[in-house]
Amino acid sequence: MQVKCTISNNLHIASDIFEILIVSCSRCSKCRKNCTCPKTKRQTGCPIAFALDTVGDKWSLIIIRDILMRGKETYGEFLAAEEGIATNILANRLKHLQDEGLISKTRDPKNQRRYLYQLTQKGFDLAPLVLEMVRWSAAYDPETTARPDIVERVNTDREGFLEDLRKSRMADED
Amino acid sequence: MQVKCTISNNLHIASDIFEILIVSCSRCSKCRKNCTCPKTKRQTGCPIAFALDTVGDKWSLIIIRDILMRGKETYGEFLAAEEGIATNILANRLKHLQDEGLISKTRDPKNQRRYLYQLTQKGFDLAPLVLEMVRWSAAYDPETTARPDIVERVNTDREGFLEDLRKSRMADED
DNA sequence: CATTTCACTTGCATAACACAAGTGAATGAA
DNA sequence: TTCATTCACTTGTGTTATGCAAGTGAAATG
Repeated sequence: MQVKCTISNNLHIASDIFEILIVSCSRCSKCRKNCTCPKTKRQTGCPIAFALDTVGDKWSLIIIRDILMRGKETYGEFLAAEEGIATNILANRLKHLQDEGLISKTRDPKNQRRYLYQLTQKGFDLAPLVLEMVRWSAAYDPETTARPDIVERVNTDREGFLEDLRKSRMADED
Repeated sequence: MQVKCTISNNLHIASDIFEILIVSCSRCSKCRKNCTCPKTKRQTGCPIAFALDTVGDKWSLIIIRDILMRGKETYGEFLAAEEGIATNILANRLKHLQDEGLISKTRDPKNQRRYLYQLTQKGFDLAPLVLEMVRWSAAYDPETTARPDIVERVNTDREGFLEDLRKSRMADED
């Protein structure tokens, strides 16, 4: 089975075992230029697969963590993350998160060469997922640096903590 | 900075920007043979990074979903997942999940050539994370096939639903 | 007006994943 | 008791995603 890339018009082979979605980007170098990654979606309708296809790569949730939990909002701040994301991957992932509607990108009114990346409602709604990660890792990682007071708050007053996060981090969308 | 692989004794270059953990497996083909993936861990202590390094690849949570939500427990059943996991990746991921202590592997008493893969407590404790994925995807994926009654139950009686899951899916560990 | 900052892009290398084919032990039917 | 089939994998090879270093152009700063 062959699928035509909507940008290059090149034909690509697609497996018929599981469907491959070509979203104006694909496998050839010509397409890759405009690619916003990931190139393939499983499209089974399964909610777990959907979430994994949207933010299940190695970096998307790290970026969302930086916005949500650490108040970061610029390219340079994300790049400085201790995990060491590569600059090309960061650019690609920011584009992807924008395409998925999880973050917004606006010029910083105070500095015209700087952009501000902020969570949309859809992006912020991943917060409960992030908090469950914190809870699980705090329980099972002996080397965890998760702050005990935060973990305690997550365990005892999740809704309140979420509300505090919402107030401080969510972009004004209107 | 160089790190010695504990299997091959080969030296590998490790970035000093972010630490790379070599766990009896690494970058050379000699090591790869014994590799259980992933080869690199970020080791920053961050709970989000820890969870991503443990189950943040493309397939681990799909397997856990199959055990947790669909009652699967054999290699063949996982292989038949509609998402179409490749057999080598499945074998690799099962080994990895075992190494991480998320699943157990036992011979099927009824069929000596069959193995049963079941969740440990640590693996089952990812259920809240999985349920948050269901909730988020059900809200944002227009094509979702998530059952409305399940989503409703997750939203209104999460603890009860988790308890039901626990009863039906968790391996007897003692 | 030269220098620095900032948000990227480009080219090339490596790691993760995909696909097809094959293997050996356990089982079941002839 | 042989032989085909099932089952859980392994192996080889190609493709996709990620990593790394270097470079670019526009906006700010001295």
